[in-house]
Amino acid sequence: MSLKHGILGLLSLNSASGYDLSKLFSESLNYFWMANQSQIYRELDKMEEGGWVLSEKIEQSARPNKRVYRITQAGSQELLNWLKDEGIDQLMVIRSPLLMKIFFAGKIDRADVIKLLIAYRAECEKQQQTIKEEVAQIGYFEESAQKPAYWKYTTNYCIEYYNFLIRWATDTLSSLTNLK
Amino acid sequence: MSLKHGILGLLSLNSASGYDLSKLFSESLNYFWMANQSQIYRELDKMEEGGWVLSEKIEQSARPNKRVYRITQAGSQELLNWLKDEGIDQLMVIRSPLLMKIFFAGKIDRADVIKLLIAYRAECEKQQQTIKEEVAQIGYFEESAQKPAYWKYTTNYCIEYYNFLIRWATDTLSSLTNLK
DNA sequence: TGGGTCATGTAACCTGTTACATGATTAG
DNA sequence: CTAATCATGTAACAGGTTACATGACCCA
Repeated sequence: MSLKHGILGLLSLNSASGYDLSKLFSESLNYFWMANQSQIYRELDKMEEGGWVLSEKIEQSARPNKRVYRITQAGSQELLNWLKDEGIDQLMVIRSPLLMKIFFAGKIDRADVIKLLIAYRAECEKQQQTIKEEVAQIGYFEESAQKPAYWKYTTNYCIEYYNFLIRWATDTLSSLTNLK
Repeated sequence: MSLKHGILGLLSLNSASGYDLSKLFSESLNYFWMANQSQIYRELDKMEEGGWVLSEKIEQSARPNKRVYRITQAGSQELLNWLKDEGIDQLMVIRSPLLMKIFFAGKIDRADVIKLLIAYRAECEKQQQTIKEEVAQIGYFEESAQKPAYWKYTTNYCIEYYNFLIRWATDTLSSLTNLK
């Protein structure tokens, strides 16, 4: 249930339309949570049914009319409950399409596996570079006991995660190319 | 589409029932792909419609009757196509419930965040330990240019991945506890 | 003898993906 | 002038999760 709560989190900062939320996602949470637009609209509908958000229709002339959502009291409470929830099972899910391929890679030529890993590593480097640049743009910040910079911990995670992936790909490639 | 292909991969080694496949999953692919039983049954149905597998009903007395699936020619071909497919976008998906919480953690007490991270790290250590033990049981193996031990690369990945998570959690905890 | 677990699966629901629709504005 | 992109969204389908069903056998 992280997408709903991500949306609640964003709405707790500012009211927004589905379109806005989708943009906000790409600019922030997208590093660690890829959501697509249509999903956001559906979640908003459900959240409104559930009373976590309220919407107001805004008529526009130059652009299509929009529906702006704001968080309710119940929604804020739900956000807090979720944040404070101590269950960790939902946090341990792992699912890697890459490893699924590698596991069965014995069925294809080693050269093809090597090509795949090289392409994968290059893409990781590219993604990592993008994050680094965007973090640099946000630039200087100071944290304190009153306001730790949590977003910074998430970008650190992503950068280190890509380092791990790049390292693993490199090690695996060198094993594969050294095999006798 | 990794689950279907994981099932195909397993069936390319041996015919099996949905129940068997679910067991096989937990013993191997589960490290990096959590699948649940009911999903496997549904995928098998669809794969049979699509002609990737064929099933045969086996009558049993002591146990419920079962349906044993085997891979078809078309299924084997599909497995190879998927393995050789050079697209990497599907491999780059990232989605972390943990980071979703951390991103919005400013809304709750720092002490609660610290508790969460400690529990998370402990669980990572536990999972990692389990994998290490299971790998040790599989034990000695030798690889060669003819048969690289791809499964070994996947378990290495998981072990290193947990190392990364543990390191990140530790670093984040020390930042959080040192804040003035 | 009552509660687990083995061995099979089905049903309902929730979440994620892909494709499409529409009218304005901007860039080449 | 045409194609892309902005700013809104809807619809259909695929994949993942949770809960339940059934009859045998095994353990305390």
